[in-house]
Amino acid sequence: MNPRPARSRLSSVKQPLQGKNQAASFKSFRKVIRVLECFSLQEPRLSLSEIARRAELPLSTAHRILATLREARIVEQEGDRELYRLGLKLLELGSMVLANMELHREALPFIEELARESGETVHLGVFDGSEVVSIEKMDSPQCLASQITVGKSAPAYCTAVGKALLAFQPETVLDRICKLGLTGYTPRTITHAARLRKELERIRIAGYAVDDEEHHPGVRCVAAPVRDYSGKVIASLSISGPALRISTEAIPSLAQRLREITGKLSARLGYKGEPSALPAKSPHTPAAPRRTARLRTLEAS
Amino acid sequence: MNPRPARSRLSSVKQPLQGKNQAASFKSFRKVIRVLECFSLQEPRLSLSEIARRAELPLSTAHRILATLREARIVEQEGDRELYRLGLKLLELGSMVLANMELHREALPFIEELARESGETVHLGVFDGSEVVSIEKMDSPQCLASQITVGKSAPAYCTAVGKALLAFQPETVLDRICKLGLTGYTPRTITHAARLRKELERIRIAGYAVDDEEHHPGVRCVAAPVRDYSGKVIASLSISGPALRISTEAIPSLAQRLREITGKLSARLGYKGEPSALPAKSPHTPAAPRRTARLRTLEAS
DNA sequence: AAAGCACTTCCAGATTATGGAAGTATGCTT
DNA sequence: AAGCATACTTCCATAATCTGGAAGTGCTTT
Repeated sequence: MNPRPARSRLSSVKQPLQGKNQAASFKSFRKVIRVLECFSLQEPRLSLSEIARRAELPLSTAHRILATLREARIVEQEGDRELYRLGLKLLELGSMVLANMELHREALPFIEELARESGETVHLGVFDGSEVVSIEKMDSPQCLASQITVGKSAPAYCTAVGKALLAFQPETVLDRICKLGLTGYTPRTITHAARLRKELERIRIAGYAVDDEEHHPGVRCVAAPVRDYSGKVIASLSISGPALRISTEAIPSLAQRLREITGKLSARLGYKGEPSALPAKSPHTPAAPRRTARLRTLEAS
Repeated sequence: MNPRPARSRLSSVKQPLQGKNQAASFKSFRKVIRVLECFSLQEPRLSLSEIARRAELPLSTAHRILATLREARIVEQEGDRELYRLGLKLLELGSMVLANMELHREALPFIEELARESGETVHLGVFDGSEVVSIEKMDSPQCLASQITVGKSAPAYCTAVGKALLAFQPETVLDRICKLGLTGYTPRTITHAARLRKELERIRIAGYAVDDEEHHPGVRCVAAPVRDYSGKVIASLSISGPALRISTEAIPSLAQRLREITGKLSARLGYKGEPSALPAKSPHTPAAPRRTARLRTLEAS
């Protein structure tokens, strides 16, 4: 009747942080997520039965979830018996994420500058724990900030944006990614943990990362890290284009230009000093509250 | 023991459509929505207690919901005891909405053209049933498609984008909006249903809508409707700027230019004929499946 | 006209969510 | 430095919600 008399004591055995343990219940919500994850760029419109099949839910359950989501405008349905698609409510929520991102606001002019002068595509990416998420993309010629790939994520270990971020993550993060396995997307993808570590070391020294057809055949990218007021690498900026246009010889000068720009951007985000400490081995960042206070001061000025 | 022996019969008393009646259960999910709706452009970062207070949920419930949302990356939390903010997952989902919108893709070049030649801000809006949602915004000078207001919604009855859409909605929609009440944002806002109806009639005849400081003081906008292959008005395009720059005399020529552009855009969306039938009084659109088939054909070509 | 298909609704049962209260961590005040 | 205040986190018995098989509805095909 009392299986765990000292549960509370047990948790104070202190695993320093280790994430909000024990998978925060709310099981019904997980089904909702499964439903939302059925939708993709390739298949934006799905029928009820498709969704039920993909999410591995009984038809009636899927139907109930979709009805609720539709009520909240999170999914939409043309007619009464048509296909479902993601709704405008998500656009509203999603663009709030961007609008409130200081990084995004500050980076836009720099992205534009790079896109114009390089004539290639420029990406701004952040690291979400295991993948890179592109939060802005701009193509040069038309200056049409086509939103097509914003929000899309890609593996960190085989893209320039990703490697520039990964090189400055704590060791634990790298371990986790290696453990998940390094899939080979092209013949040049780095698929050995040891080689990846060496590559990241090289990136830390050089201050920029190169993706030499490691993710998409025929596409080369160069990227450099962006730092915030505390010196932490929070994003990276890349130039990418066809290997035919971005020759191996051109890379050093592109990298140089990228480093100039990311330097300016980092400065605008409050970065003053030197590269600062390399990432701590332990995942918890000490003295976090102090930082918040500092950020507020910066914002107020 | 059998309180409703003929419930199924009851629903066939046929209210033509009237929406998937009886609020699709899943009550726990509604709490999730309440939590998400606490976040706004003005207050993007909230503490647990703030959220609990705003969503009117007990602390422990709010905490559980946030833990689940964080697990799904729908909200994020800097440190372990810091403020919550909306997460990258929402960006991913939100940008999928845009990427899959044929309208958005086709409209971008026209928006850019308008922004450049007018030197003012251009908006593309759609109607979500009661409000207009801006799905693209572009400012002219910097050509920085700043995402700040994309996804944001505004009232339909006092903006140019909104009125251009409202003028072509079924009567029932207009009734609903009038019943909700026409709030006055500025001294010029149209707050009487009768006057609004007259204005919409004028818009249908002229083919464009004007917002003469009706939503924001000192801001004038002109908008024209965009039609799809079936002739249905699905969006509207507007130019807006300070009343000082957009004089009353300039409006006819701006409107003319807008109508040219929306004409071209509508054509790209498959619109061939004349303004087509005015919206039917009844909300159900006949022969919907036929349309889907036609759309598929268009996409294949 | 009958069968097939896809979606919708129902309902008793069982899992899940609930929230008050107790526990813990952090910061502030005396 | 101790004590108090604040804010977050966890627990658990109970109540309520969610579940999913099955039956119902409506449209299309044979």
